[in-house]
Amino acid sequence: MRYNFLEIEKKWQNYWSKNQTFQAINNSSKPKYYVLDMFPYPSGAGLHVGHPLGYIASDIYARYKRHKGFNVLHPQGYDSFGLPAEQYAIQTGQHPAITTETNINRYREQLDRMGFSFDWSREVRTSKPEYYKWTQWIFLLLFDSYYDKKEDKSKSISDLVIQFEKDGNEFILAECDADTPLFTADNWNSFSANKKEQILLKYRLTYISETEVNWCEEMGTILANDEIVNGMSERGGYPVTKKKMKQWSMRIGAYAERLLQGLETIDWPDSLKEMQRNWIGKSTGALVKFKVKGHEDVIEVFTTRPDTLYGVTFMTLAPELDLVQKITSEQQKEAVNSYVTQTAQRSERDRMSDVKTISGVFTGAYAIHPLTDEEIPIWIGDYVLAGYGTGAVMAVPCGDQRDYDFATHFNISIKNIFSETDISKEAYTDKGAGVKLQDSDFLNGMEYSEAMKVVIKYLEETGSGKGTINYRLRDAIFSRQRYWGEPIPIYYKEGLPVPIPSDCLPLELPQVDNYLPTSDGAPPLGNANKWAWDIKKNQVVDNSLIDQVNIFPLELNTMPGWAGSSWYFNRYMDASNTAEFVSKEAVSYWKEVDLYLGGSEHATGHLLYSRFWQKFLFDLGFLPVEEYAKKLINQGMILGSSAFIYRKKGTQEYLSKGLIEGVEVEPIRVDVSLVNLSDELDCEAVKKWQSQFEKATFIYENGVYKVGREVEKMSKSKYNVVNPDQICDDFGADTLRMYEMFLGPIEQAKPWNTAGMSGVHSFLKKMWKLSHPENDFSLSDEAPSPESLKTLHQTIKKVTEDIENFSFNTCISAFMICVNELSSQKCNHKLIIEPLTVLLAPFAPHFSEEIWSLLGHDESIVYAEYPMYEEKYLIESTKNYPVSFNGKMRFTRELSLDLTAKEIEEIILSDEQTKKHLDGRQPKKIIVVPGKIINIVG
RNA sequence: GCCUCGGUGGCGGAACUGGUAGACGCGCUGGAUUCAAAAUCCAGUUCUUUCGGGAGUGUGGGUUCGAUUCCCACCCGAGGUACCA
Repeated sequence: MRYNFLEIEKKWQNYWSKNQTFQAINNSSKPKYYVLDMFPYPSGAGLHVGHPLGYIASDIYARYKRHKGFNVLHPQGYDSFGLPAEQYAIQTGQHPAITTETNINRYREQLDRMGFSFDWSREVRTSKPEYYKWTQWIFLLLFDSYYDKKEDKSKSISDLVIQFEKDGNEFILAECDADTPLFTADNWNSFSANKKEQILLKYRLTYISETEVNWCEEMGTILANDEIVNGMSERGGYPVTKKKMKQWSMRIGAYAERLLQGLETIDWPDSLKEMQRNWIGKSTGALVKFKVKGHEDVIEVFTTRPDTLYGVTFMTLAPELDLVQKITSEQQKEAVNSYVTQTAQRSERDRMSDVKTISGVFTGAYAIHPLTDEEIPIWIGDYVLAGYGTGAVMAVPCGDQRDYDFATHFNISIKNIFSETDISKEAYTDKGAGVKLQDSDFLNGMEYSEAMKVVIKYLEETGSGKGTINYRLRDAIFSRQRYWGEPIPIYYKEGLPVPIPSDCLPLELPQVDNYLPTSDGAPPLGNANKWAWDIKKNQVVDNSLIDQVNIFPLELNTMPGWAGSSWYFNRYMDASNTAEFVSKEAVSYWKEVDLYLGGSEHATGHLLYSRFWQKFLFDLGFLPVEEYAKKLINQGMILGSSAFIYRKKGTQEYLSKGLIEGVEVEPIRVDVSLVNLSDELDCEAVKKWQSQFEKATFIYENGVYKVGREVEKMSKSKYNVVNPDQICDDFGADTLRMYEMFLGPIEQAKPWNTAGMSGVHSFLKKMWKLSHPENDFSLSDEAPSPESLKTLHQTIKKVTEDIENFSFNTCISAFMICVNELSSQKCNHKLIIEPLTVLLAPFAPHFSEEIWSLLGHDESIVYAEYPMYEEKYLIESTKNYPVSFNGKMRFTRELSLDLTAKEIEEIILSDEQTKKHLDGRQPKKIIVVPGKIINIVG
């Protein structure tokens, strides 16, 4: 019998699905282990070979952990709300729910073919009402909470109201909008309900406000900061401009410090942690108040260098600030206004592309230096951003390069406060030790760190400033002007948002007959006829009934893509619970994800937002841990290898790759499926593939047409997509799984090359042959030879270590070496093959199941115990062991064969020469590597 | 510019604490088997050589008995970020 992978794989996939083999239980005497993949967005294009890379790795680990005796949770689901389904709906009128369903079915089919051990009974889909009910429920919790900075946690907004009633807000330390007014208890109690609600909105963790947003005209929606790349939309690449709009936001800034601190406690890649740190962007400094000459107003600036306060020679404000209008003098009015309009019109991209151009206008106003009382000219300039700090900077040209350039450009005076430095060409930005301050009154002679402390203390004492920490992280905009997302469970009464009662959830997406925004610019939900809330009946009713008494209009925006993905990992623990988002029992059993696998592109989006929600739900006591993923691994992308044919300029002649030198050709991509494993093109197929090639003439070399190759991102438009179904047909899922792992380290990006498949495929065939010596399954019951045992145990050791280190590529090398050795030893002993089958099961599960059942086992191999290695079989027969002590000693001696590491250690320590060298010192560690060198570490 | 990671044969990539660089696979070369092909198996494959050897892990230095590995400077590539005060 030959290795019939198609039959075997089908058989075991059916077996697993029929027996629900991988269903996890929510309690067990075994230790728990939770392996999670980032769930996919089911796109219409289906999967290509790059997608399952992470799923294969996590599946190997999950299966390995099951063998090791863990109760493993390994779920999968779909992030099924999103833009492409909606755009498809706009084009075709087909409801996104239908396309989504179709795509999911296709995904499921493809995933099933690869033999994943997912527990599908826990599947989640973010677009299902049973799921988004809880996304809405979390939204309402956020709406009903504020962040208490004293206790450093989120609490119910009703606690805040109690404090307002008692003491007003003057002494309350809570995260709120910058423009929140101060009031006393008496004030509060005299406020109207409407006014009270307006104030509370400034404290709620999700709130509505007029904000400057990233507006994308072409897409008709606003975008979050992490959805913008180079000033263009991440999806589609459309230009993005700034616009003021009323929007829902999440007060993620309240959690900035905890999000930063939490990174220390989790085992995530350093690069990813660093990205999050940069995104949060903590900087320590001071807020300094400057009075404006002849005005009541005070300008507050944030600076990280208060020590350079005496070097301030001017001040710059962001042009968008309201204050600019107030303080501008009559003479400068015109110039300022034209500058302000000009900057408002520039798109984000324009502004970024000419960073080097210095522009700005003098306002005619002067600020008073808080320490010297000198008059300082106030300028506006677009290098100052309204959204960071206070939107105003104190300019110290001698210590900051931008200030220096600005001052030089506009001929503003520069004062050097650093002794013994040369600032004739550029600013002195170093804050290292050695340079002392001068011309700085009481700071004279001090260095950076001392001056910082002294000046902050002085500012605080005189009331002209205070030490502060500032974060770059801005509140996350939460509304999207889209149809295919979670409805926000809010209705509007007297212009203010009111939550619908949480026991009325889910608030289901209404039917609309047009998925585009309405003619007056309202989001697509504005097209719904039945989208009003009846507070008496507590249900959705017809818009025509809106009376502003009992029936009110519902929110038209929907939630962004990251809403549903910010908590799904908790839902898997208890996916079918209809009473809670996850039960206390389930979450206290599974607690958190032990291993999370996904791409690093989510570093500043999903992976930050989800940590935020986790911390919030933890604060309210719904979850037992503050960080939801203990360990995270980023899998690298699999790149495509595009195929090129070369058209001779101006002709229909296409030259084979070897013939293009010296000829003027244009390379054109062809579909990689039209090229065989030796890079030879199927010319007839190309002619049929696209009409532009119908009349093509192909010029061969050595009788074939060879294509050129180039490594690029795998994508449909580059015709370099390789379909996993095709690979499963040709080589089998087990070969695909092993080959994807063999390609290289998981974290690394690496190019796909189908030709390499034959290597791992023939490994499986060889292994099959071992157990089928004369084409029939037959194993010897005799005791295996010492060589075979050594081979087996070497493999067990290497494979085990490599799995633990997620080094799956070297694991597969070990398997290959093992089978090559066993083949040359003609070993078909049951005592070797049986443990090897278990060892291989995580990688090639169908293959192993088949051998396992041929071995006469009734139960699935999933329950087989992972083999242990025996050290005594591992010592190589080697003559020479050079021994060194801390790199200072070296000699060679003979050792007899087949000793354990322990025995070798004893021999070395009893050796006269070793004793002499050690000279009474105790070695800390003796490292024995078979066939290699022995190190004695002192 | 800044931050992070990386640079090893024709290619993907090995080399654990410094200890025989190039494991394993692809490709290539030769051979066996076959009427032939597929499949399979065996041998070879860093470069160079006067067949003794010599050179070699981006470049140049350093530490060390010994460096792909550690230190310094530089070059190149990938990803992130960008007037962040």
